[in-house]
Amino acid sequence: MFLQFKSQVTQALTSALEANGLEVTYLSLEESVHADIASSVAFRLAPVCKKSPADIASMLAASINVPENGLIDRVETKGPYLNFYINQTFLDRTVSAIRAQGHDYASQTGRGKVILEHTSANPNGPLHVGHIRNSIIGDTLGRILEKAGYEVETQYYINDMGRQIAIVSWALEHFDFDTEKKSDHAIADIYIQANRVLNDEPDKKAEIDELIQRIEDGDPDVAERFKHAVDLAMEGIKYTLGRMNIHHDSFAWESTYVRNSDVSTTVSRIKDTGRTVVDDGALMVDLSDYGFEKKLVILRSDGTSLYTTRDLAYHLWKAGHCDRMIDVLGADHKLISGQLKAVLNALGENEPEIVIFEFVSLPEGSMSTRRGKFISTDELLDQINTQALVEVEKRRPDTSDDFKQEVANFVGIGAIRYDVVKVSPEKSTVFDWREALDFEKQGAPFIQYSHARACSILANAEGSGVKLADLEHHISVLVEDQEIELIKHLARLTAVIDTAAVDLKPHHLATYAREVADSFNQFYRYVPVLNAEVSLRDSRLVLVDCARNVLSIVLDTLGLHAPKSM
RNA sequence: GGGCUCGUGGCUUAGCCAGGAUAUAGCGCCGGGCUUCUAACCCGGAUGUCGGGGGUUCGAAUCCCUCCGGGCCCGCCA
Repeated sequence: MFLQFKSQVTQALTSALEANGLEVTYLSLEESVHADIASSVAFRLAPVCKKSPADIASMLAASINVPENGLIDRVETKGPYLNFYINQTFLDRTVSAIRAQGHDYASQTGRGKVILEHTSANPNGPLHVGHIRNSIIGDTLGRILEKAGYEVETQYYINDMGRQIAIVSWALEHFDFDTEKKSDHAIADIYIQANRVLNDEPDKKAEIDELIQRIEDGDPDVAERFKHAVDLAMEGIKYTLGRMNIHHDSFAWESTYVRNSDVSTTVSRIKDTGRTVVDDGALMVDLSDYGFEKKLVILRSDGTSLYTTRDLAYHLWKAGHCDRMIDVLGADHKLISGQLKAVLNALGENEPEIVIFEFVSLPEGSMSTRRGKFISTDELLDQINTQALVEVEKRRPDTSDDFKQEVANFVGIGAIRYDVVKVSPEKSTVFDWREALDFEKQGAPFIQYSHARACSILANAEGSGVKLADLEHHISVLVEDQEIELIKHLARLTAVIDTAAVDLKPHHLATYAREVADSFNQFYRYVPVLNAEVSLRDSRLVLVDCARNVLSIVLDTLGLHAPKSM
């Protein structure tokens, strides 16, 4: 509803400008504490009109026609500013729309197909706390895009043939694999050992090189061994992702593109652009006209392909299967993804949109699976669950053990997901246990609690015989500030989903979720529902149901559980 | 050395792309509120050279230049 309001304001203001023979490229509309929408366009017109901004604002305000049956209540001037305010129709339609559309409120359709790649961690160990930033941003983006009307396919690109996997495969034959442990953790153990040995005895590296050569040549025995290694790691990784409510629609295996000759086709196509040169036996692409000083190697001097080469083949495949390609990648991929886009562009293909997130490091330095320096996601999830249980015990001592465990589970996962997604991706962070396990801050539990409170009111009402579906609502009786503020917040959902989907910024939704919860809690504190006189009570119950619905949509879109009770 | 990126109260953080009215919120700190729908809540207060310096502009946290500090990257790893 907010978007409709905004477009009506745009129209009204544009006509007023025309009426005065004025033209402007940008209306300077902004949300503001002073108005529902404010415009500072008068400043920009001052030089042209040779009048003061305040005079221009008054002049425009005088010629603004507030349309009948619209959403604008009035326009006021405050010095040079033009302040637009919403009317009761806006509030009424917002509530009616939410009520009528239920969980589909703010859902759009028909915007095309998206292939969204995220996580794609190398299968050489468990996910660590750096990887989950990728997973959580990616999963949340997927949910936002779906809500915004895209058909979304999330993909995990499995690196099943690089040097790292050769080392894991080699390690499986030289060290004891601990079958008691979760498989991805056991893989990390031997991977770390192998790296240590390879570091101490460099001559063993020849064995790894041989494996890489054989996998590239399509040796079925080596392929089988690699697959076994990858499966062990992936089994554990998928389980961990599942714990966080994250699931991929499909898994793309890197080796596929070598075996089906997409890689060699890709190399030929790149050669055809005339950009390739051979240097020391290696095939390189010149991208200097795209601003990349150094050439990009796409074939080693022994003729084998590199990660980049296979990634190019993968992206060429994706380009032919969707309308939007989106990759969520760590900051270390900034350069390489730029080069990848340049090559695709040179081939005349669509380029992916890249969402880059900065690193999560430990207080003692950056994380590394190879060196065994990382905190695993499983460990974090276990710790958060334990801590969450303590919190539930403290707050709901009289409930059953099952209830406590269930609450601890969704509160813990919610806290992690929300903590990660609320921060804009370009901020590098340092992992801190105390911070991660802190339940005092206003995060996911705050939003989930608001939802539970709304559910509780509705349940009590239904318990005393009220039929929610039959209630009549009269917007004119909702006159408290908290009621109006709440409705205005609810009205913004569509706009928030839309900008988050366009800009690929999931943290906007996180901020919005907090604001809605905040707004509902204030309403809850100051506006009695069940004890109000009947017609007032009914209208408020409808509003509570709308708030519950929006909170549940928002929680769902953030991948968080929306509890009826906690 | 070069490139990219971040720097906002004690800590964490929004706003920056598309410059405007008292700079967003949380934690922590001080004080207040449970005989009313779940207090994982609500209300009030203190705390800010928006990293430093220049510039553009009627107006800069936001744009430009420069310096400082953190992170990431810089051809046959992924």
